[in-house]
Amino acid sequence: MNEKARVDYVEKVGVFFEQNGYPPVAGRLIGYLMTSNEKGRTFYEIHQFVNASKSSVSNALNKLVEKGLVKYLTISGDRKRYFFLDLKPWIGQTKERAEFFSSFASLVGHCVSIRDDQDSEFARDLKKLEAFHKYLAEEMPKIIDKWEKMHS
Amino acid sequence: MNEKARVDYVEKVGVFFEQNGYPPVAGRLIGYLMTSNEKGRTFYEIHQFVNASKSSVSNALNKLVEKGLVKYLTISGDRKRYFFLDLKPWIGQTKERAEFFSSFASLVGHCVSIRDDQDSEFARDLKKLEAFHKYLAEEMPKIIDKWEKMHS
DNA sequence: ATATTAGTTCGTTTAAAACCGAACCAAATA
DNA sequence: TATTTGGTTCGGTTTTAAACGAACTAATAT
Repeated sequence: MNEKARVDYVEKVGVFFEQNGYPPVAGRLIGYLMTSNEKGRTFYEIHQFVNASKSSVSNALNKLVEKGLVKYLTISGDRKRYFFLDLKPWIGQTKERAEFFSSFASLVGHCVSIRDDQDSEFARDLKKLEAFHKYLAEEMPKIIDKWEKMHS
Repeated sequence: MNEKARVDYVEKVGVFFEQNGYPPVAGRLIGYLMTSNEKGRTFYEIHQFVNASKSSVSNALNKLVEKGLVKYLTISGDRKRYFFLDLKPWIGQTKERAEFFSSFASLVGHCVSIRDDQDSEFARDLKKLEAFHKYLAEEMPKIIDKWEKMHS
């Protein structure tokens, strides 16, 4: 992999994750680890590459470790930790995100329940919206399960 | 609907939307309109209820109108606009959000393509991740279409 | 013409997120 | 014991988002 390609790519990943609610350095950090391998990168390498302060790297890294997206391996007699992405949880994470649909469904359902009108067009649309999200909350895990079965 | 229930509910919606990336007043505004009907609420009513400045309301409201989530009707000989939620786009919006999967898939695909190793475990995991998101990008619209067919 | 009213625009304040550097800790080394 | 190294913690600064208020526009009403 040529270095220019890596730098460009990491920046791309940074933007993508930034748009999806991650802080910029976390996004770049992920990008950098994506272009690396399972042997991992040291704190210093990351710090240098993403060009951020040690504290920023430390914080971003720890948050990602907490979330389970980043893991590290150690080598006895070597103080360094070798950080790498754990790609497995990404799939489960998506399944969890499907619970958004179910909580939105109950939010809408709650709304319907406190309304006086149950038969106005608006109330009907609310019920439909609730039903739609309930449906998604059911279907999403199903298709994910289906995929998991196909790839195991 | 009793007023306490409405106030509480609006706050709940506010929190939900805030957690999903909306500014607080926008969330409350949505909540207020959810507890209203298709006849709409005036700017002044919204302004009073969400207890925010006119400018905040104006900005939040206009953004939601741009996104198509809020519409308004007018009455000739009446300067006021009557704002209400349009619940129809919510469904389509979800379909659009499914495109997240496809763009993430290509981001990962791009990563695979610039890597030197194509057969390491990590590279294989990347490919799997890409495949998974491609799969979702295909399946999501399908299940949404299925629902749309069932409810039309 | 004057006054209201519905809503917008603009410049400022407030508050929160992101980041930084310096001081620090703890393990390993010399 | 003194030094280096890998990483954390803390306080402060910068940046960005959110909200505000006051001044403004444009339409209606008096």
